[in-house]
Amino acid sequence: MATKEEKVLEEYISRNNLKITRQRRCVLKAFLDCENHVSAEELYNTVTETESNIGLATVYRTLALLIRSGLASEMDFGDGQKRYEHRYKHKHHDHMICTECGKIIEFTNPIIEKLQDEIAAQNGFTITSHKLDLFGNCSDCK
Amino acid sequence: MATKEEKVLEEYISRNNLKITRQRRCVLKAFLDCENHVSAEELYNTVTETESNIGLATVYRTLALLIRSGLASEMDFGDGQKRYEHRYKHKHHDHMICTECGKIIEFTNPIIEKLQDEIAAQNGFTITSHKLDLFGNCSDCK
DNA sequence: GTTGCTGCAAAGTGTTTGCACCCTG
DNA sequence: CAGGGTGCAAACACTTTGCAGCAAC
Repeated sequence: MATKEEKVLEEYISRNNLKITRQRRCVLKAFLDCENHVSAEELYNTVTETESNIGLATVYRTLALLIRSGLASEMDFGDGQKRYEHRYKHKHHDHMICTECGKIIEFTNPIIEKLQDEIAAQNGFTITSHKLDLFGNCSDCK
Repeated sequence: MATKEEKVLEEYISRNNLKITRQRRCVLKAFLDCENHVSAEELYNTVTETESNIGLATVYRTLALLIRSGLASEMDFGDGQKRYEHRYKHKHHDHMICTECGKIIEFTNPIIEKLQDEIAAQNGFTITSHKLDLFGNCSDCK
């Protein structure tokens, strides 16, 4: 059975004269199974659990494809590696990152978003995206 | 004449049994002269304009020292390199980053900060720092 | 069969580290 | 004159790329 995400990917692929491959299916599947905010390395480890001979380069290339097709977006929490987020099922949200245990709590606040728009407008600035990260300690790591 | 920042650094250095060197003075001076949000490479280029034989490693090591002494803080705007901000003279602020020309507009909004604290409290989260970046286009790059 | 895709290894990029010598305190 | 600091080059961690063979359409 094809998930909604598989269809999105397939459509993007056929629209751009690309090809659907076993590896791309695998990476997409693993990406969807993974918790949100995976790193390439983590995703690679997950993928190779079931398909041992997929290269790390393919994971990176497929992640780039997922980004282009709108299924994933790239995040950087400043820990030295990029992390990837599900974009199709999760809508936009901000993050609280526990610097002790790495836990990530997602949240959104419409008032903050509105204030951002106002501030931008006051400065003649047009927002295309934003990110709000709170760093600190979660309730388990006090 | 010693700037306030030089005094802060010297105090940190003597408090920790470290040493003041020509190179550290140079890097600090260049850092203060630079626009805010320099990268290590940019700072290195500025420094070597006047002191040609300073190593890039020294710039990195001195930046780490400036961070420890509270004069600088590390930023990451997702462009693949860390950037460094004046901390002693500038107080905390958020950023609007023009993805076209790279211009950075700084701002703060007390209501947003207050909302952040409330949201964190609701989740049992203790904030130690936060960052809010708005990406888009400035008025010159519409 | 053409053209894109893959795995591998090599190259790249930004940053850190090991080491012998140098300089500050 | 002891111990930290420096420049250099090598090492690092993460990511990207070149290439020859392979597979999808």
